[in-house]
Amino acid sequence: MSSTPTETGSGPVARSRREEILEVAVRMFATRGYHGVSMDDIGRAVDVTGPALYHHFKGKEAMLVAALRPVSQRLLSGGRKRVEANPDDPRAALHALVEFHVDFALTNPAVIALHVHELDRLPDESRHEIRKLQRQYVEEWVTVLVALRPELSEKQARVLAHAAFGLMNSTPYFTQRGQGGHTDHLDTARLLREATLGALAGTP
Amino acid sequence: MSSTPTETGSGPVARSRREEILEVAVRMFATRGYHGVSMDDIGRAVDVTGPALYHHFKGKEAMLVAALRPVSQRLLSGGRKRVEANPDDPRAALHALVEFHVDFALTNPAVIALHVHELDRLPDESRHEIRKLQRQYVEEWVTVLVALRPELSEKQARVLAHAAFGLMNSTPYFTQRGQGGHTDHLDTARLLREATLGALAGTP
DNA sequence: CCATCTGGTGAACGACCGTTCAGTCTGAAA
DNA sequence: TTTCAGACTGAACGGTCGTTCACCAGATGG
Repeated sequence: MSSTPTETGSGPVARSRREEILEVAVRMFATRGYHGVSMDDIGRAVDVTGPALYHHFKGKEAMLVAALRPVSQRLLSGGRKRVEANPDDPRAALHALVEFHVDFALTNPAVIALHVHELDRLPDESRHEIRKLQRQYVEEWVTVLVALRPELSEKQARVLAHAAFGLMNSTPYFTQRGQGGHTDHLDTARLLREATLGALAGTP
Repeated sequence: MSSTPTETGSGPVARSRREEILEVAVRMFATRGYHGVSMDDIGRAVDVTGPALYHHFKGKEAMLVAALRPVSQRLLSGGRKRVEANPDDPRAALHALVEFHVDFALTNPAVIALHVHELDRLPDESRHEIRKLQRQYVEEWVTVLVALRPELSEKQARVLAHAAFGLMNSTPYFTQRGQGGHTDHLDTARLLREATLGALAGTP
């Protein structure tokens, strides 16, 4: 065994080359779909032949896993942090969750699109692992929602949480074409926050 | 030329066999992705070999087009009808639009998932055509939104429309596994309608 | 100076997939 | 009864793709 990378290669520090390749691959996966991009395509985009990528990743699927897992982990840990920072105040917790998620979705539309579109293309094991992280993240939202609106059942709260994700994750649909300026970003973020909070508020 | 089907084969009446195949194909495309399903797979699911499908469709892409175009057309015509039925009352128009779209998304989660996930896998021509239908549908919502909330710019209204679609189109995420009963359907529909209206209402 | 590791090349392999084609069966019209 | 069109089969073709392999250049360090 010489330079074959391990699958769980997320070491403590970012190896520049690997991260660079992954970033390009994510963008290509997001715009053309996982199956719509070949290893040669990715290689060409980073000025390298296709097989050279096997020095950095175990295979194509491993690239997708390496792109998706950190996202779910960051969402879960970020969500947990904000919920725990607001005990006994579900309203403040919800506001913090919404601000966090909207910000994330607006600054990483490509990764969000990947997460929404291509998760099912993973083999069972990796998919279940990421799905588990997602489920835990959903439960953070559900906890806050039922605390804020006791009339909701857990199932109803789960539907609302998914609906809120769908709303906030709509960023790829108007971010892909025509990049707005900095004020646009802030304005859109405010718009999405208010819409999400309005969606979760219940009828007045 | 013997039995080769024309591409625009949506005649006035549903030819039973073609529609049956299309329904199965849509379900498979939705769950495993367009590229994740082979012609042999589809054939096997309808007790036929792969090549037999070419008697009903010009090719694999034609199947996807045949599945997606009617959806966009139904959404657009349904949306137009409801907007025109409520002139000078944008609030009633919006309520009608929301009820219409939620109902559609809740009864056709597979087609919604296809529409959201696999549109980019189409060749340019068909994709542009369907995108155009989508854009016109969005404009119906934008018109109603700016009439209802004059403080919104068209761009902001468009963001909100996409956000609302993301919310209402979240149905595939909790409909796929575990189908609820009839009351569940009604309850979820009410929940989604209220959430969407809350998202679009603006801050009180 | 040599050993080693890293990251790279180009050719090749095996599998799969969309599609075509020649031929078969069936059932209804003539 | 013959004809014929539609539905279908099985074999085959051509292309693409993920992956492997043998080999190589350059930097690194004892």
